[in-house]
Amino acid sequence: MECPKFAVSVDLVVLTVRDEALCALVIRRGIEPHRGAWALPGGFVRDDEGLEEAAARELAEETGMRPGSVHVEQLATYGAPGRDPRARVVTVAYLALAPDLPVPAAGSDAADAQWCRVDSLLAVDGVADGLAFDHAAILRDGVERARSKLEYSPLGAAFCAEEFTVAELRRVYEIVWGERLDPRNFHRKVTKTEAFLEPTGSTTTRDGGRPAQLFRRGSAEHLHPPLLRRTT
Amino acid sequence: MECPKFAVSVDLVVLTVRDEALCALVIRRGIEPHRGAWALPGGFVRDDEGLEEAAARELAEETGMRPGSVHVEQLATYGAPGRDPRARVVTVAYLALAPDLPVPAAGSDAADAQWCRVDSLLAVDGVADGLAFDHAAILRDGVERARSKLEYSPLGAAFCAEEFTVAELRRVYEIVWGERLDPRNFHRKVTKTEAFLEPTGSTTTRDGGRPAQLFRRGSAEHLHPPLLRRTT
DNA sequence: TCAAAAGTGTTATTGTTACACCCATGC
DNA sequence: GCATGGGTGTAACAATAACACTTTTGA
Repeated sequence: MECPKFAVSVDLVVLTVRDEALCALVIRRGIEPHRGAWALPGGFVRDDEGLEEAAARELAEETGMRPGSVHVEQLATYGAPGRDPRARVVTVAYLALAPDLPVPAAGSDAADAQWCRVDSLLAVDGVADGLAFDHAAILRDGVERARSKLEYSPLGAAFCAEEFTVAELRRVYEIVWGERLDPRNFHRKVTKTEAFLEPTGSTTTRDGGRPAQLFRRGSAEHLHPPLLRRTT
Repeated sequence: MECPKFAVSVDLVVLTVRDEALCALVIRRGIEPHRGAWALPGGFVRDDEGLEEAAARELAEETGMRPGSVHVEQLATYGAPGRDPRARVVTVAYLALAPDLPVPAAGSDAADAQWCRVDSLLAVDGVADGLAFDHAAILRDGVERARSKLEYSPLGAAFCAEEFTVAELRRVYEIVWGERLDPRNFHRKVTKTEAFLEPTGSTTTRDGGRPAQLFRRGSAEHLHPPLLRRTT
């Protein structure tokens, strides 16, 4: 078959909420190009594996996360001719939403992996060098996708531990959207929406005050009606 | 750089509304594999061109459409190892929404291009052979994306001619969603939504009855609040 | 007892739905 | 005149927003 052949990689926008901020997983590059700069975790797709499979493998290899506890979906594909100075590389970006987990493994070509606030990573005149390649644009798209996802899907819960309170879920929304939400109305909305939350029956006082009910993610895939943010 | 190299193609889900049905552009394959079967228009990405650029080129080459009159956006990327029997091919699918135009050019490796109802193309036990490769899945995703787009964006107008009436726009919604809409409420909704429609000042009687105002697409990118369908 | 957070009630406002009704044209 | 679709009015209903208030814990 006569046609150009390109290297194909997957890159991961792994987001979590920690320290009252939306954070992305970034890796200090150990090799050229952009050696020493931060980059999104990722790697080349192998000959015999699918794209989703490659994304799951990279997530496990570079971050030690098990696919079970993390939501992963395809984000978009980036393939501008000059985006990698070495060669033509087309990268399929995946978006992962994870609870606030430690980052156990920093393996392979990643000298160092850590969570970093997305507002720092995307600051126009950031103190840091900025992200390698076109990863800033990919991260921006991933963050925007995550923001919309909270409106129309119950995936905010993907940022929470397995069992969580309504207040914890609300903090996720507030941090991801950068917008205050009324605790009372939010509570009503999410508890009344069919299959959004599944009560565990137990309670916790870890957030202080009166004991709060604990929930698990429900089976709903979509939110009807959606939970719209003000700012758009 | 040591890594596997893949062929990268773009495929196009080009949708339009005609004859009271949602239709997709399909091409009769002139070469193996799947010779004689219907397929989505597409082709390999060249060495020096971007993905979006390749999609625009294929759209022009295989259908004669000018990018100006058609909305094009990236849909998703498909790269399962066995999806093309010849070789590993990763394809970046694009979604195009077009008004009901004739299909002038059928060039290159396309023996024949034509509009075909998506309900026929996606029928579980279709009379036809079905679509080549994994194009049925791609088309399904494209149709679902188009359906959501109508809810949250003013892109329904991309299916209409440059100047159109509210009733024509409503028919687009009804056909794409497969759902009846109240003409009075629809009219109020779209005319009251800021920057959705831009009045031209002229009227037409081409739909019969009292003359209807003609509109152009407005500058809005999103719909607030959205125009939600019942069926989800 | 007090602070803090959970959770309920209530009202005003906004948006949607359903449908009665009038308007302006072609025939 | 009459059929056809365009477009407005309006009342019932649903969802949201704002906020007073009660509940249940830890300190």
